Order: sequence, then C-alpha cells, then structure tokens
Amino acid sequence: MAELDLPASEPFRSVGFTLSSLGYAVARGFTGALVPLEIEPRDFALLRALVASQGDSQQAIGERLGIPASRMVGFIDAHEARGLIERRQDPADRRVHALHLTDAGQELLARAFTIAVAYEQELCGDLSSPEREQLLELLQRVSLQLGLAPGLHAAQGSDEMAGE
Amino acid sequence: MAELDLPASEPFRSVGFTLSSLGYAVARGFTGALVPLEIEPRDFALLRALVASQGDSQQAIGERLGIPASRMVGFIDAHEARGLIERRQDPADRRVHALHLTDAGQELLARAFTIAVAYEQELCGDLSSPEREQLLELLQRVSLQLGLAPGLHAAQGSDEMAGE
DNA sequence: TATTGTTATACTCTATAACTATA
DNA sequence: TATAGTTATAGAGTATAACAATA
Repeated sequence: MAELDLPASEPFRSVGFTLSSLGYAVARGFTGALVPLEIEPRDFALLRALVASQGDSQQAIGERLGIPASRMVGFIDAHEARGLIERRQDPADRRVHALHLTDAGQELLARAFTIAVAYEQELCGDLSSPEREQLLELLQRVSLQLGLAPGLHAAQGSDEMAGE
Repeated sequence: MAELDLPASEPFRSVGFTLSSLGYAVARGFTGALVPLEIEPRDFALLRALVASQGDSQQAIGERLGIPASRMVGFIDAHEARGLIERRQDPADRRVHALHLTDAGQELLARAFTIAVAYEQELCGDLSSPEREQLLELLQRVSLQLGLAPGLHAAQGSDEMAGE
C-alpha cells in the first residue's frame, strides 16, 4: 500500500496488510497451541476476566468482553458444565448470577498461561530483548493512531485471537 | 505473556496479544474505509488476484485465494452481477470459465488502491520513514518464526482483513 | 474415469426480540 | 416500569457432498 508502483499484483509491503495477515496467523497459532487444553482464546479471555472481577454479574462480565447478554448464557453454560465456572445467587438481588472461577478453572487458567508464555517466546524467538521492546513500542504507536485503547482486549465473536 | 508477575488480570504487554488485537482492528478499519466503494477486503483481494492472472479458471483463482470451489460460484456471481468480472468460455475446454476483469472492475480496483494507500498513511502517520521500515522488518521476522510465507495473503472466509 | 463448475443440504455462529422472574 | 437472565427464532456464512456437462 505504500509504494504503488505495481499495477495491482505482487504482495506489496504495507504495515496494514502485514499486521492484518500476521494478526490472523498469530491468533490461529494460539488457537492451535490451546487445543490440548480443549479451550479457545475466547475461553482464555473469559477465565482471565473472571480472575479480575470475581463475583461480578454475568452481564457485567459480558459487557466488559463485548459479548451480548443472550450469548453469555450458553457461553457460561458450557464452562459451568465443565466445572470451570460457578454461578452463585446474589442474596441481595435474586435476579443476579455472580460468576466465580472454581479451583479447576483456576488450574486450567494457570496452564493456559504457561502455554501463552511459551507461545510468546516462540513468536519472539528471533528477536533480542531490546528489539522486542521496540516492536511493542512501534505497535503501540500504530494502535494509538487507530484510536485503540492500549492493551484492551475482548472475547468477541469475530475471531480476534481466535482462528475460526 | 512476557512478564508473568500478574496472577492473571491486567492487560499484559505481549507481542502475540498485541499483534492479534491490532491485526483485527486494522482489518476492521480497512473494511470501514472500503464501505464507500461497497466492497470488502475479500473483494479487493479477488480483484487483485484477477489482475495477476487474467484468464485463469475459476477454480485456479479460488485455490490461490484459499476459497473452495463451491464458494467461488456465488462469490463470482456477485461480482459478475455488478459488472466487475466476466466469465468467458474457454474454446479448448468448455468446462472452464476463464475469469477476466471488466473495465469497471479495473476502475473500482484503482479506487480501492487509492483508499488502501490512504489507510496505510493514516496507520503510519505517527511513524518516521525509517521507523516504518524497521517495523516492517521486525514484523517480517516474527512472520518467519510463524512459518508464514512473507507477503502471502488470501481472501479467506474467516476474516483476515475483513471485520465481520 | 477424472475434472469444472454448480447445486443442495446441513451445520455453526450470531443477533434480535420476546419472555420470566425479580426489583 | 426497569433490569438480569433466559429462550426462540431467524439470518448469515460456510463446508460437504451429490450432480451435470465435458474431457
């Protein structure tokens, strides 16, 4: 997209193009790395969100992750069926389901973290520590150009760290 | 994913995480930038592929883009209905539909390129020219770690430069 | 018998809106 | 009247496999 010498064919060198395809590949790779745990990146994001806010309501968590209320139902159902998450009645407001990680959920999350760390090391295997820092810094500046909150994430449907 | 001091909450600084979310945001942004042309990134990819190989068969193009034959039918139908692409009978093998860009298709592609260039400039607005080069170089090295052919792209279904 | 393009079918994922029980 | 969670329904997108014409 930068040097528009070509009529319209060869894979041009552009930041937008590269980030888009690389981001997709990274998400797909991470999805693959999580397969042994039988979870996907979206599940990882959910478990992480739960650690940050144990006891919050189903809809509050959903809002933070950008997941509509109706979709949260089945999403939480699946994790509860696996014994990773617990719905607890709020005694003050019986409409509310407060979400909590079970011990099994915390253990699985820990294992997912181990995988995430290993994957990060694999990705950056060719970079020195300062190079990695600089890459992060440059990416950060592109993020700001896009108006992205630095470091925000979600377990949205449309992929994002999920390769499906 | 790099510094695993946190139990599992704050948005950590990791190349994998950043690339995944940024890539998604870039794709979504590019999708938005193309809206005035009433095309999506996958259409842009198709038109580009056609320039590179005018006259190739429908399935050959599909294979290059990673699109199964059955999906190509409706995909090409839509573009033919808009007058952007033409199916021509191959006199030698009457099963084959050779695909060609129409004049309208070439004009639309040119306009899409203009948008892509503008989007690239917007993304890199905060970067100096050497910084941009270095970013591309670092991304390239991460791509190689992932075993990605440098500069390969597709018009796959599962998003990739498409925000849906 | 294999291949190009097509169609039919079924499946996954998702959003929208209606519904319930509480407040 | 509003809200948390649920359910029902319908829509988009896709893959799989069967099919017709041609080789």
